[in-house]
Amino acid sequence: MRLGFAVKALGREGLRSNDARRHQNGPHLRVSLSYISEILDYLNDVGIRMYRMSSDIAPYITHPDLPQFHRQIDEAEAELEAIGTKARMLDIRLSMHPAQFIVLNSPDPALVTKSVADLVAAAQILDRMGMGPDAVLVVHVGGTYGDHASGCDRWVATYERLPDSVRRRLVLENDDVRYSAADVLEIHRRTGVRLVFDNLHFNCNNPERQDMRETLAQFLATWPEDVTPKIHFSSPETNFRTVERRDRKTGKTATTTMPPVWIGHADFVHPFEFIDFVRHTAPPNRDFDVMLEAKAKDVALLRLRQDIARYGPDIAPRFGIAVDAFDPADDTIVAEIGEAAAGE
DNA sequence: CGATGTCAAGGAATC
DNA sequence: GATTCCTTGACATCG
Repeated sequence: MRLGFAVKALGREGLRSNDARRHQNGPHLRVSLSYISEILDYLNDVGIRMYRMSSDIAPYITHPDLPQFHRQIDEAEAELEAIGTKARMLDIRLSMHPAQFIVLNSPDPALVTKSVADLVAAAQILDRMGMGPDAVLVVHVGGTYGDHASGCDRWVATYERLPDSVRRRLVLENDDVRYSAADVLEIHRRTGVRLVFDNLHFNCNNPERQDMRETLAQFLATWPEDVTPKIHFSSPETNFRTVERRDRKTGKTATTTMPPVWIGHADFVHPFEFIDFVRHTAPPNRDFDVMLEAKAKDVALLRLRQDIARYGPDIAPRFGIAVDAFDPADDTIVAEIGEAAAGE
């Protein structure tokens, strides 16, 4: 089982995730791919075998007013093939998670058309890289527009019209406020789309009171036997927040402690929560990969790996982590980050 | 150089 | 119908 992280690598200085220049300055997919190539080298150096690419690596690739950008996938054909070969050589699983603007269940047909065009481009990038079926495009169902059920219906209707290139890559994730695990399971039954389980979203949004272990098993079962499923895992942010608030009776303002915002992602993954999840919620007989969604990104992954070695020696083998990998003196990565921050 | 404004894009709550 | 938040970083411009 692999541990992965999303987009921005923090553990080594100078790594960028995409060419984010404004259109006036001619950003290009080829530049983004050169950045990813450097990230892959870093991932290999630290033994990370799963990575979510930025969804913005091909700048303005479908922008209606900037047609000069629309040819970049063709222009980067050789670079795409090379980066795909490199990822496979290093055994790094890749994925993408298109932004919130991709809405397949919108009541606005024009927006659906634009969204599909973006997904076609993303699928084409992975295809040109030559990636296998485990390189997926993760999306959410979309908006509710006041009516949940019709929102699901529209998603299914759009799915049925998707080109095969997108259908082969598209997977659906339960979200934190709108479409629950039960909702996406129902969409799976109607479409066959593979599902990505998100533990934090499940805990935030489970009005059907489904059992987590059963739900996870159902999600994993949506993947074919020969493709390793993936899930998202994160811990809730527990930042201590205070706000200025006016007292209704006295009219005076005072500093008030606020409850945590549970849908936020914590900087790191809580080790005991993760280990408990793998021990007691995950099926022992079906492996899956874990995309960590922590603000500290790869640094959180490296920290979790140490924590698994130290506190979860029984589950460590499932992740290929040597039990003796834990070294109490080895806080190198975190220390480097601290020094970099202090030096600036 | 540091501070501030801006970026293609949606959804939803609030007023 | 318009405004603001969500959330996100980093580019780009300004002083």
